[in-house]
Amino acid sequence: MKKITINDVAKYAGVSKKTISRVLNSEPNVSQDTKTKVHHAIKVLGYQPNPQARALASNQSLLIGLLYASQSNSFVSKIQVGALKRCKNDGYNLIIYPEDHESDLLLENLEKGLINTNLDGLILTPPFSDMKPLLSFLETRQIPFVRVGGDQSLNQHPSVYSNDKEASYEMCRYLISLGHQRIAFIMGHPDHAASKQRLLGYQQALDEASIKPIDDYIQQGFFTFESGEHCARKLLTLSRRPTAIFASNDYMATGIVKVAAQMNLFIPNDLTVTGFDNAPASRYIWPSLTTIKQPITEMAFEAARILIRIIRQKPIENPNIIFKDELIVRESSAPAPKLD
Amino acid sequence: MKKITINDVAKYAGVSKKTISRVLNSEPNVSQDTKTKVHHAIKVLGYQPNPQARALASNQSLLIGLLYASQSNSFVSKIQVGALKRCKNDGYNLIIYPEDHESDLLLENLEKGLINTNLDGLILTPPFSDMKPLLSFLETRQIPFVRVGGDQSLNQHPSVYSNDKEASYEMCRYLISLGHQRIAFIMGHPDHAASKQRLLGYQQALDEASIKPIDDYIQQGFFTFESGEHCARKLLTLSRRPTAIFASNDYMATGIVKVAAQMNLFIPNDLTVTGFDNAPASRYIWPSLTTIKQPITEMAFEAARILIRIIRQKPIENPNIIFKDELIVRESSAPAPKLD
DNA sequence: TCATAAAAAGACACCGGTGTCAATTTCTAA
DNA sequence: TTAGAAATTGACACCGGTGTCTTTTTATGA
Repeated sequence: MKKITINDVAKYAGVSKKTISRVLNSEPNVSQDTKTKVHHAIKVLGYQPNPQARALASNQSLLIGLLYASQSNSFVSKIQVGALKRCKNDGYNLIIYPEDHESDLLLENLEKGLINTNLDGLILTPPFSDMKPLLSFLETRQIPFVRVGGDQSLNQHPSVYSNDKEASYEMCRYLISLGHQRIAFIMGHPDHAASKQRLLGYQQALDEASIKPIDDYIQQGFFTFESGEHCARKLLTLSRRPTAIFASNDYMATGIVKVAAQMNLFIPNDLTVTGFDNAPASRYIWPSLTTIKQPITEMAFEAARILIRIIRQKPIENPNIIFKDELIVRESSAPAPKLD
Repeated sequence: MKKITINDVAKYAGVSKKTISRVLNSEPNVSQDTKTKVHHAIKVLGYQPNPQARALASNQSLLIGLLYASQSNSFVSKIQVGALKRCKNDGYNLIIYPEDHESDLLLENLEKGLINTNLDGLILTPPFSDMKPLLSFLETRQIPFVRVGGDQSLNQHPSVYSNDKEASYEMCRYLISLGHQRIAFIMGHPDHAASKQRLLGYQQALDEASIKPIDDYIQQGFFTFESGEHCARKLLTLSRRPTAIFASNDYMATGIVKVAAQMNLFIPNDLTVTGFDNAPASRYIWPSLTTIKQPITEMAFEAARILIRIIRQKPIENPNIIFKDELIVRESSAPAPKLD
């Protein structure tokens, strides 16, 4: 299965390669007749011009740089900094593909983008890390890739994880150690594999502490602020109100904080609220959130390292690396209030 | 001033180009003697291998893709989505350069990165948009670039702005319309040109409303949460306490919200707080922040459009486009309380 | 109908490196 | 001293396109 080149197209269409080039670049002086022939040949053979050859011949890279301050602390920025640090070291550059993960055209877009860039490899972040159709697409295309985060059961592919379940477990242990018994949990978006892991950690901790699970204490959220608000309203109007709510991410936790304030519940004295992810907002809101910090930059760095080894066909010692999350205690958690 | 190629180096060193290639890729079977000669020649001539030629010959792009969910609403993500939307359309790809803007090695890093990528152009975001040494570096290197945001007095270079001064002015008009007379202002980081513009808008609005400026009401912040806290403490302990505080960005505004809560001041009834930037946190905190939204994605899109025209040497109609910011009123602002 | 111009298509070198294989030089051992 | 092996170096094709110039075909007008 060799790559189709301009020569193949020329041969198929029965014209010179320069004519193909003319059609490709919509230069003048090509008859409608030949244009049609060429387009047909391109379609039949599935020809995609090689961007590197083009760059060399035309003295244009077709690359535009985007310079921005690395100090930003958003997820996107962190993962880029980490991955790039390693790539630079090995002479690689990072091309970005922000894509709508809910779009039906995803695979199609990607196909266009990846192929006409001649990528050496790809780093996947959630929720792309868990999209099986995408993974098999990359496999058949033989594009090397590494997953960051996501579903650990997909570990037949090289992946870098942080241990969501364990971190969630630890958070709950911490809450229990503060004396909480009525601990509610807000689940994350079902598309993200992490959601399930975080739930499992919660359940295990409660189970080990012999706290009977209560169905009403587990609510389905979607990682958004609004879903956090919604679940919080449900939880805080229960007759047997929880004394602590652990949300699967910080955005939802901030939603709880808002609802609590509206209900005149004082955090952390009346209610403990904790989140996950150490989002920027978790530091900025008041009270600041107790949360879990994932080593995002480090994970991306490691992912890039593995990917480069795969590209170079060097052996990789351990294709599934698990990083440890960290519990960050801030103002939103306190010992459980005495219940009547 | 032609580009130095491998042939030049070969000629200078008096060996074949294949030998240069051997040294470059540290292949075996090169005598120490020739190695030295070649390294010397490379140094003298300032030779940098052409990545596109290399890619074509070795069938490797040296490019790694990073796939991530475009839904993220951080600044970094927004600007990337906007720029890329345009670039894709014209067959360009986006390579990212997250750099530490406070590093002394910035220019050096950039030189390495940009040259060995053969970039066609560069998009600058704040605070890089305002770094004169960087701008002149790019000019002498003849790398086309477009500035996004930043100092409008640097408009001899193609730039895309949003009107910080006007937006700031509008925010203050809004506060005045709510009956506020004691309006304090927290300045942004002095490295960012926007900081000055935002201050000017504040001053103009107060001036037009014949509100006497008070020195103590203007504090120097640094765009960080902590600096917001610090300034808020100063402002809220003044004997003649302001009834509204306008912070130059949302992070500082969230700092104010925290301090206010600690001082048992109820927002917005006792104190109006407003920010700037429409950062994610501005929606998530309680009360949510009245702020200014900049059309970041649109600006980046336009910047890419201009850049591509420059690269293609097409005329650009207007090399300095100004976008309009938008006032977003949320929960943190209310009519001024009656003063005794 | 034919000279001439305009349009269309092709030939071929070239972009700047790498891969293959042959040629040359150096080293080793008889 | 010299054959033979090993190390070093070079010649040249090639990667897959584009640019320049030439040739061929088609259209135009006298």
